[in-house]
Amino acid sequence: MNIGQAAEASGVSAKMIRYYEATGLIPAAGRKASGYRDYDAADVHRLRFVRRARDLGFPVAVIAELLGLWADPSRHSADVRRIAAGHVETLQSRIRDLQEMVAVLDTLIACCHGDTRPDCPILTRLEGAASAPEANPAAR
Amino acid sequence: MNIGQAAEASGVSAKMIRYYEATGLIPAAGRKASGYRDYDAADVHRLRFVRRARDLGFPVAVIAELLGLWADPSRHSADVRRIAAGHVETLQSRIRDLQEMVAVLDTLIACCHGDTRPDCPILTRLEGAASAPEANPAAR
DNA sequence: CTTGACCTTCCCATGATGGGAAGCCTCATA
DNA sequence: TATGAGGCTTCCCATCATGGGAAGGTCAAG
Repeated sequence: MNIGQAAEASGVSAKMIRYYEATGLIPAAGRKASGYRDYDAADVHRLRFVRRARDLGFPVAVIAELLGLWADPSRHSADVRRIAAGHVETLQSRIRDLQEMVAVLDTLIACCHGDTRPDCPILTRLEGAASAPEANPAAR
Repeated sequence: MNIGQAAEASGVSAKMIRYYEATGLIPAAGRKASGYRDYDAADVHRLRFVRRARDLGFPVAVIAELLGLWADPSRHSADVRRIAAGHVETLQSRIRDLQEMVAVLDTLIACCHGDTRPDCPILTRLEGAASAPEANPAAR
């Protein structure tokens, strides 16, 4: 199976398959006499694994660990679980950061006239106001 | 004021100050006879603006727009508001993606024994199971 | 005048992905 | 059999924002 078909079958682009090979995430594929890489069903299976792990946000370095455990029949599910839990922590931390940004921005946006006047609490905040202006219903 | 002091005062690293100058986000700083960049309070003020915008997750390209509006006394707050709202959309989209990952992972983790046995729904899922195994209280 | 802290530019690396060029391989069709 | 299309190869470059580090110039204090 050529790289294009492996890409199609696994959902990993040919570019990325070569990249994963170059970085050692997956073993180097066999070569045909022509020099073309040659893939079999097991290779595609592994690529699909990588693809799904990427879809869940695992960084490639962590996927390498997961692949190791996957291949190890004497693995402990606790190890897999720990890796996944650590990743969830990372994701939740990122979510919190983003939510904090949204919270600040939402407050500012709510306070912005959004008309043709130049004054705008968003710019005021960026300029240096420590916190969002308190809700001030008495619009001037 | 040297770049180090400007960095200290603005919270933007000297490295990033040079980078912002090189990419045109901020105007080129004046130079002293020695060739050292020279900053004044207005420069630091602008750098702080950039810093705060970065802290709110705005990409540099968008900060360029914000700086333009900030400098324009005839700006319309509606324009600032629109930019901020667009950014919030972006952030919320990212949050949704991350939350979806967390939701899937949480389900899988909850189903994983987390002991010394090798079988693990996390790996099963990565291997290709379409969805997380339904809660199966009858643990074998 | 020396020393240490600071500045300059330039190059490289990150992480995961894509774009594109130059050149070889393969297969089908005229 | 020749030719063309499309797939494959490697290699380089770009992204986005950030940091590290080297080689060399500058400044201020002792």
